[in-house]
Amino acid sequence: MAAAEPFQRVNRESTAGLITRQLREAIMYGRIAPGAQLSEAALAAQFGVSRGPLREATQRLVQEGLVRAEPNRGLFVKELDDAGIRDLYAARIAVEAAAGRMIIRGRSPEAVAKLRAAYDAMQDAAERGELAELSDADLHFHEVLVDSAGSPRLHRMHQTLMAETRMCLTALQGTYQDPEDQVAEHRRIAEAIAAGDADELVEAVESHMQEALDRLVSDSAAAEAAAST
Amino acid sequence: MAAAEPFQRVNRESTAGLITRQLREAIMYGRIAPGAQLSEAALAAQFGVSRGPLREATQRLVQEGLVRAEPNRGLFVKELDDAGIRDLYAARIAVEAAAGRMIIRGRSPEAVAKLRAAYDAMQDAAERGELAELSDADLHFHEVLVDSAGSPRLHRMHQTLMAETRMCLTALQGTYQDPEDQVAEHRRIAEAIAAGDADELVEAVESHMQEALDRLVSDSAAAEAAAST
DNA sequence: CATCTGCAGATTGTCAACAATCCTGCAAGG
DNA sequence: CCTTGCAGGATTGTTGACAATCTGCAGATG
Repeated sequence: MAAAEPFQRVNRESTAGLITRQLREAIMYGRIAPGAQLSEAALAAQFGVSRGPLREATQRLVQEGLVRAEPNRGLFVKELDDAGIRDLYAARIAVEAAAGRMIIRGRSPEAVAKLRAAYDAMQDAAERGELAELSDADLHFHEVLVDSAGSPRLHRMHQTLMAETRMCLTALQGTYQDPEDQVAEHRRIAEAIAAGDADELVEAVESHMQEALDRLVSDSAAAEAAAST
Repeated sequence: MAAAEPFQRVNRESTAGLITRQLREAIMYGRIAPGAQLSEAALAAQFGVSRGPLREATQRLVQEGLVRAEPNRGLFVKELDDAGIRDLYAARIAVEAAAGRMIIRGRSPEAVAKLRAAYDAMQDAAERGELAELSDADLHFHEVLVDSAGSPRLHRMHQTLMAETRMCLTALQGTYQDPEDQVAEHRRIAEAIAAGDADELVEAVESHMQEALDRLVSDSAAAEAAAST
């Protein structure tokens, strides 16, 4: 009957899904402080729903690792200590390097094109001095990287990691590196993929993460150096 | 006061947690067939709890990816098609190779010892011809591999993947390879880590997964060959 | 005879109330 | 002065019932 799908499929997202998204975003951008307690009753009232769906939403966040649940105590926004940040970036290396390898194996020209477009956007933001936009473009690059691999599982893993990364950046904002370097690091990743050089790719991803890590945990660099000796 | 923690911390698992574990195990070992519908009411009655906690448990499984939820329709045990199996093993390569690299970087002798013990157990089972035990030891080796990396995030990702792997093996049991080869592949992974050879490690993990993949999707090898031409 | 409409059945989604558990502060006893 | 016991308040954990939604079939209609 219908010519060519003039209507998009009605896809009402579940209440729990909506709440999950809103809560996740609030946590990601630091609107809810790390360590803060989440009261079920209060949140349910704010969202205008019962505790049932809200509970479902918070449980999802618990499993994503953004929220910690203490039995009979309450829910608390997870705080990232140095070890947590290190682990986060180690996991990102695992997922993003694997995604890059998959793209190389797939030899997809459009994936390469999308990656180049992503760092072009970064370059653009950098040249205009828009640091917030640059940060968004940065994260977007990594999303494109993993999405282009076409692996549902890697994608799902990465979503959680990106939420935590954003959380991390929000908490410790103010530690910027030279925008040009930032763009160059991403270009190196994209071009390694374009060239099909897996070893160079892994190297590029690892050094990129190390760079970010150095900025994020620099506060306690002294303490860590003491601990490692 | 206490000398050296003579008592382990009392940790009563939540009802939802218990149900989640039981359901996950039932799915993993095929006691609930892939594609089967999970009725909330029926399950709640079986477990002797209300629908609340049960719902919480199923939601966790949905997010782990073992169960698919169709809005207002019901819950269904996820079926793994060839693409899904391929993706599963690609994700395992990502996680396990990364875990191996982390162990190499950490230079932990006890990790190497545990890995050797794990494949010794496989060898033992293989020599006695205990195929079921060998299969368990196989999965155990991979758990040890990821656990030894000491990364909470990799560990969590891997748990889901292992559940799906078990599901996969249960569904397609009967496709065994030569036990000696099976042990040798794991030995190769462990020894690559012991030798600190990251490239050899990645190579070993990839070929191991490819081996498993070839057995699991061999049924439709013809169809796939036709599709790829 | 093919097609559409309306109803029954079953299932999930949501809610408000109840029960159990846990932390806090204070007072009594050694 | 320190430990122990106890109520108060608040929070989560759980329950059973109600409302909304979807599927499949019978019956009506051209």
